[in-house]
Amino acid sequence: MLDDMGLSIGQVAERTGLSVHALRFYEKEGILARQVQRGPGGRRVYTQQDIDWLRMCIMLRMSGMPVPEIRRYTELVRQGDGNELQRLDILKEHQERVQQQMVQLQECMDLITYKVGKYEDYVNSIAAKAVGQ
Amino acid sequence: MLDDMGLSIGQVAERTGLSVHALRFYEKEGILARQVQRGPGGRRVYTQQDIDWLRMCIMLRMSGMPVPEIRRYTELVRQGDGNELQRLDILKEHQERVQQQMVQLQECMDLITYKVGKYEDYVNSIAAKAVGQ
DNA sequence: CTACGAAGTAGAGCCGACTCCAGGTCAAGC
DNA sequence: GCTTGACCTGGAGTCGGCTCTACTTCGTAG
Repeated sequence: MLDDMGLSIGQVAERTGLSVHALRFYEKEGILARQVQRGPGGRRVYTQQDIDWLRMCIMLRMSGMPVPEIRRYTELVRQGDGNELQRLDILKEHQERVQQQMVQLQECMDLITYKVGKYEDYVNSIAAKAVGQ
Repeated sequence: MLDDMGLSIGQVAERTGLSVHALRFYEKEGILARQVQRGPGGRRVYTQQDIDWLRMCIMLRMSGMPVPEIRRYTELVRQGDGNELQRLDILKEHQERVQQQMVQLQECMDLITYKVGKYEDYVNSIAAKAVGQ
């Protein structure tokens, strides 16, 4: 184990649910807010902050934000103060998309639930007939 | 225009929002409940039923059901009566997944909304300072 | 009779997001 | 000193879901 706050890539993979492959991939794609530190032998050493950032990125990905847009956001954060409006824009736009996604998903859910109901009724009616015989 | 109930692939594309490419692809993948009829010159002729079925498939796709699973479901429907329990299983399983997806999406939404709120506060406080000067 | 547009087929290509591979370093344990 | 296991790099491969290409065939309009 690395000293105190430092985590290896394997440990981060465990804690975030990402694969080590994905972690290296994300780094190469520039979606880590701070340059990942390196320990002896060139090994990556992650801090808790890195994990927190990754967890947010995971949320963004899960909700469908494409990697390039996460990179744009990350770059703004890396640049530091002064571009908060731009960051806000990205987030709001994404929020909008997620909202739409949820509405769509709800529509799908309604249809599926309707169909499940119909099939359940049907299956039950068949079962009832079988008992009645 | 084809007679009465028959629609060309182009018309179906318009009405469903799928591309003609996608329509042919779906057919090749076996996710049309009934064999699409052919008109003169071997052209596809869709009925309202085909469109209704397609609309359901679109819902299933939108909610993340993979094409092979839609095919399985379609095959059951094509086989006709007697396999309703299997159809129900597929639908219920998918319903479960959609439910989880919605929960996840809501979690993402909460985080994003939280961040948007924080950035809005910050941006407003900066604006207020500027006015105050 | 020529051109156009919409259709047909088979099969190649593309994109995003990983995932895997080959080949190498290094530290620890036997 | 040899194996093992976790890590490193660059680059190739995969997978799903279309999308596009190339070329052909129709039917109608000019």
